[in-house]
Amino acid sequence: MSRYEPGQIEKKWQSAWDEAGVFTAKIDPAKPKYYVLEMFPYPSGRIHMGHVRNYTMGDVVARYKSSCGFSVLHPMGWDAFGMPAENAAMERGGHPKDWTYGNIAVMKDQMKPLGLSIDWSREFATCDPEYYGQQQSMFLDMLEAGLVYRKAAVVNWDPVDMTVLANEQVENGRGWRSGALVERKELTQWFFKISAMADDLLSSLDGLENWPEKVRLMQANWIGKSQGLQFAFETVNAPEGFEKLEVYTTRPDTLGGASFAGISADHPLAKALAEKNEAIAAFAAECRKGGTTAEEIETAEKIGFDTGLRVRHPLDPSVELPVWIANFILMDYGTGAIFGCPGHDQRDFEFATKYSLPIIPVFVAEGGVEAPLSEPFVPMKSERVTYIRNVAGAGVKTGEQGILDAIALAEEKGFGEGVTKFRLRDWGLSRQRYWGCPIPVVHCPTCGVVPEKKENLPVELPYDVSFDKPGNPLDRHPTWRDVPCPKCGQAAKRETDTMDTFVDSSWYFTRFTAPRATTPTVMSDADYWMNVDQYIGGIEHAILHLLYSRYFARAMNVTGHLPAKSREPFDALFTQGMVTHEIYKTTDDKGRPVYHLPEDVIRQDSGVTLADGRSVEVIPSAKMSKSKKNVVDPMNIIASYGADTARWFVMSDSPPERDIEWTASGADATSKHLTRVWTLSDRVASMPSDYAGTGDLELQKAVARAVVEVTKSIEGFAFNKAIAVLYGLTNTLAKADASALVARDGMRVLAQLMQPMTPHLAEEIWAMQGGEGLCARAPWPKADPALLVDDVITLPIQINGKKRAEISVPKDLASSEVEKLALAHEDVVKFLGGNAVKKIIVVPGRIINVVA
RNA sequence: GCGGGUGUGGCGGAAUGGUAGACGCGACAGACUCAAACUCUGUUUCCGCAAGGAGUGUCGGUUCGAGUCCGACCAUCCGUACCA
Repeated sequence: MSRYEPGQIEKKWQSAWDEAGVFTAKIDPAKPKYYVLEMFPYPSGRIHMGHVRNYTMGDVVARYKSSCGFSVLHPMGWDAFGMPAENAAMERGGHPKDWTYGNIAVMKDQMKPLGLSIDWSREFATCDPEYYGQQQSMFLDMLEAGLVYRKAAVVNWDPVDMTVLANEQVENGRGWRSGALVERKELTQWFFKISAMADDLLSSLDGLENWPEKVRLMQANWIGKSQGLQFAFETVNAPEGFEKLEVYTTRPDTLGGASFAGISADHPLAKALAEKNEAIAAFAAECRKGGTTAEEIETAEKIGFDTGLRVRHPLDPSVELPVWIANFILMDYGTGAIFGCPGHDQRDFEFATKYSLPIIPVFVAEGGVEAPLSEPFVPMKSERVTYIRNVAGAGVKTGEQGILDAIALAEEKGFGEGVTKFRLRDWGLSRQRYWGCPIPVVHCPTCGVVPEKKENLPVELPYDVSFDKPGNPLDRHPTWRDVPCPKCGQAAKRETDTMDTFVDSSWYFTRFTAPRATTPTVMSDADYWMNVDQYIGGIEHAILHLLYSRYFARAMNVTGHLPAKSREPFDALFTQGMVTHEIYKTTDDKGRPVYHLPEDVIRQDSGVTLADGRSVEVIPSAKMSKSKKNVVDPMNIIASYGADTARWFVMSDSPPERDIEWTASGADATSKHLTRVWTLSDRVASMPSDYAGTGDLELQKAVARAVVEVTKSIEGFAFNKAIAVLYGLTNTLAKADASALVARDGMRVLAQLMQPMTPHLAEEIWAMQGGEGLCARAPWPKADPALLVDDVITLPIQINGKKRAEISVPKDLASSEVEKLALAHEDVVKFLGGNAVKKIIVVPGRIINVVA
């Protein structure tokens, strides 16, 4: 008597797939192609359940599409540059390169047993010189195309990681990795001109119909388009060179209610004043210091400083407004200067109240009358209001119209113009770090910034570096740093900054189409494989990675590395949920929290304890994280149950976009089910071939229905529903009294339908039931339409909307006949209790509703 | 604040405006067993002995019919934030 032994069969079939080269992606002009990609992992050293879920989803899609006759590209690589490698080197010694490649080897070993249908021949790591050399080549192309530039900028400086961070990498004023409070520092940096494409990146979101609405919305908010008026105040007593003060507003219709002008502490005018006035300098310093945590910003008081300067109101030069420096005005949005209209802006209202500035209403609720305001009146722009002090005509109109009128007036009078502004700013890519892609330029005292020659690429990272001092080891590596100028040949210095790792991940998906090419991409390969038909990854990348990738695809099109159709590189996006687990906590004798692994706690009715009986606090589920120890190691699951169980479990029960709670009992139950399937297959295989059962047609119909439903569910990313159908089909097969041939056919279909989820078990069953070749290569089953229709259907009968009975009728029976049968039904007669029937609704094939 | 999502049994969750709770977990009962585990069979929304009644966060509306559509509210989660 044999048994289901995943440990043996999984190895066996993985070798069989490898030998047959089933997953090697090949350009086949005769087939439609399908490119499925899961966001590639950072090689942290161990895979976790989230990886298993992510890659299994992609694998289900890849295997399904392959069965459907597509030429599938399903590659894998490593997002291998980044700070953890350097941090590890600093903390524990060793070299980032060794650490990274070591981790890659370990993680690959952990992924292999999952039986993923990945074309490993295309694998690369972003820290491979062959990869980042091509990235440098593209950087030079982008430089030439004017898509990259240098400028001095105030940057977010992470004092712990000793590097610059992008705005997006600052969370609540703290570095997203180090958690350190971010400082402001002025440095000359490289920037990608992403803001030049802001409008395109925004409007193209509309075309991404197979992206989650949520992601498109988050990107739209991030790009932050606004339309408004930019105009100049004439200053009265300002220093030389500041005769005008440019301000930007999205509410020019409230200009009539202006009671002050405000500038940022970083505004050039504020800086000029600070040079001569110590009080202003001190105030500006105070503003810059301001708190950076979420709480501090929320509760931060609005503070201001009256500069004593005044500006003339553009509509009435006799009116002069005071100029204040205020802590809530940002230098890098708009012009760094505003006018304040306290009547219709919460922030300006608070400020005006604090400093006793006039509060002048511009409009009132439609039909209302002017009255003193105790709070600002801020209706929706689409709402109609009565203008009482409008710059462009009084009367009732929407805010939107008022704004348009005000812009028109400003343009007519020549003091301002309508402009569109974006919140999105250029992408600073310089990092003062070693473990990243070197920026391939040389600084020459004579020629300035000189691009490295392409034939000298890659500019490879030197291996002989040390991390015993803070800062960038490239800065203190003379033989690497000191080079002749590529242009004039005299002594020069390499750029020692490396690129933000988001650059690496912004084009890796194009590189998979020709991973060994000596150019960044090969047009013919890119043209065949691009775009990514289905991209799968975490919602945490909704803004940064996806926006940068969209930008890069455009830039690669401009520089001739991608076809125009790939300007939007991801046709469909799916964001999967996390795998979560409860957290088990105790405290040590000093009151500090101590966390425990799930396998170290014992669950009893009385509560949760450790082995020694100490009771454990249970904290509700959260994303699995090493520091909280609420992790389940996939390797343990695979070792004890096999990969198919792990794969089936992470796909079952919950919709894939939702978080799932890992439960040991769930994994156990999954394993039992797969054993049942195996045992069933064993039983069917050993049936005498001439056995004739009585339930053949019934079983064939059930199989046909399952084919339709599983297909539909996989197409719709409803893997949990596909699995529910497969449970049902297994139960039906187990109970059916069918002929040996029909039962074996049914088992083979079950194997094929399970193949995307549990590929090893599927091959085993396929082989047991005499399937030809590999299950992975068998074409996806099709349902015979004749088996999908029933001659007799069961219809529920409702009386006043409540179900009271059901009847079986021939499929094509006329509605009038159905009505008669329904009204004659004994339960219907009973419930009607002699009441007259007012109306009867027959929805063919669905339901009958009797209204009494 | 603003934007978005989600609320269905003990639990995860199903349900083109048409039989609410598919499927799974757990629980309970039975069979097998000397016994236990495994396995198999059955029951399992709630109240009720039953007939029957109630029921998808709350309140209202549209409809022959609402978990599903509309309005208001409550709860909860996520994103985002001094953006002029």
